[in-house]
Amino acid sequence: MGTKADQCRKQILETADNLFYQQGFDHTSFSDIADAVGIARGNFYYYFKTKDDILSAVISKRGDDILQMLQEWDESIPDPRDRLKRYVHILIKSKDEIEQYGCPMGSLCTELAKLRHSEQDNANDLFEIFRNWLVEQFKLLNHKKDAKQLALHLLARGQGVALITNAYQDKTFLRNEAKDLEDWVDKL
Amino acid sequence: MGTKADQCRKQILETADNLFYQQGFDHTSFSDIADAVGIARGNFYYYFKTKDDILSAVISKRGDDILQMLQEWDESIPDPRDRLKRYVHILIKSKDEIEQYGCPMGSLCTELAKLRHSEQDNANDLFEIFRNWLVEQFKLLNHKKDAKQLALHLLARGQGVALITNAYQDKTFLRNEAKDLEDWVDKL
DNA sequence: GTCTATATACGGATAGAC
DNA sequence: GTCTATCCGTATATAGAC
Repeated sequence: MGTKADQCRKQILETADNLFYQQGFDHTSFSDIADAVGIARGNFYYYFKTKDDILSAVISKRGDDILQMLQEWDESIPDPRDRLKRYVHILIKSKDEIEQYGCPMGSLCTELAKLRHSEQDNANDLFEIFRNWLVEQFKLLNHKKDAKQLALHLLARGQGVALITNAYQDKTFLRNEAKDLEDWVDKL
Repeated sequence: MGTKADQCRKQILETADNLFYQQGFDHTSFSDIADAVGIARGNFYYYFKTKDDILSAVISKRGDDILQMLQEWDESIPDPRDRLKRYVHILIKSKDEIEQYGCPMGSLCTELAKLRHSEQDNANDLFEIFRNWLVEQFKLLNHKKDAKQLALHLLARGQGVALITNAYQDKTFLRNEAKDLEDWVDKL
């Protein structure tokens, strides 16, 4: 799959992914993507028939990226507690992007909910990927019964921090909360 | 100020406020608002010159509404701890709207950040109103030094719960987290 | 103050030459 | 596969009759 067309398609996806994150889905036009990639608007439809097709592909790509990341964590981090800490550490690692654009998953789900978009459920499945993985880690830490609840709690905490950090454009709060969450994981 | 024009202006604001909440600012057109109010598109510009003017007015209105609500709480609830619980109780009281549309403040700030809209700072000031009030309550509970941090924490928790509830379209999590937050307030 | 008609721009989508 | 040209719908915004 290393043909020129596949490369171009991949580049469109990558660019659309970034622009949807930075500008929002609805606010990003074909022109924006085409200009950023460096192709003509018309040529666009050779790769994607509709705008919703691009969104669908971007969401799939994000899902693949997340799954791959979690698999790498599973392989390289043996202790489930350390895995949870690695998850919390996303906040620190992505602090600059979060400050500017918030969480890619959270902001997309929020937007698609308002648009009542047909891809809303698929976007929410990105949350599900994380949640299912978190549930596994909590179960390994002998939290069989409240694993689901704990996973949602951790998801929500991260979303809250990302949203406030984005709104206030200030990273100090993010650092404090990341530390709080690490302590929370330690005390489990 | 009970003239017919003032009434109409007020009705436009109310309608725009709701539609911006339910559909998002960018996705809501003049036609949407005009149709909902029952006036012609053209007549719209008699009241507001640009779409940004409406947004600005809606944000101001929301600020006034919040201030009035907090003042009522101050007058009717003597204990700062009870006031904090009343704040947490917003989640329960607004659970249906949150499930469908998320938090009005949070989702607006998220959208305006992506649009890089000039009203972004004014929207964030709505958060500030709540935060300043929360800071006061924490100080009254002898949390002088970490009042600001605690206020941001509570804000973020609420935002996280609202976002996840909206994404999952499920209120069970909201109920659990609201209870957790009440306990958290109790333990301060 | 309220309406209709319209100017203007932009976005998604298509047709067809090369 | 890539381009230019273009259709069509919709959005903001304006002009002007009533």
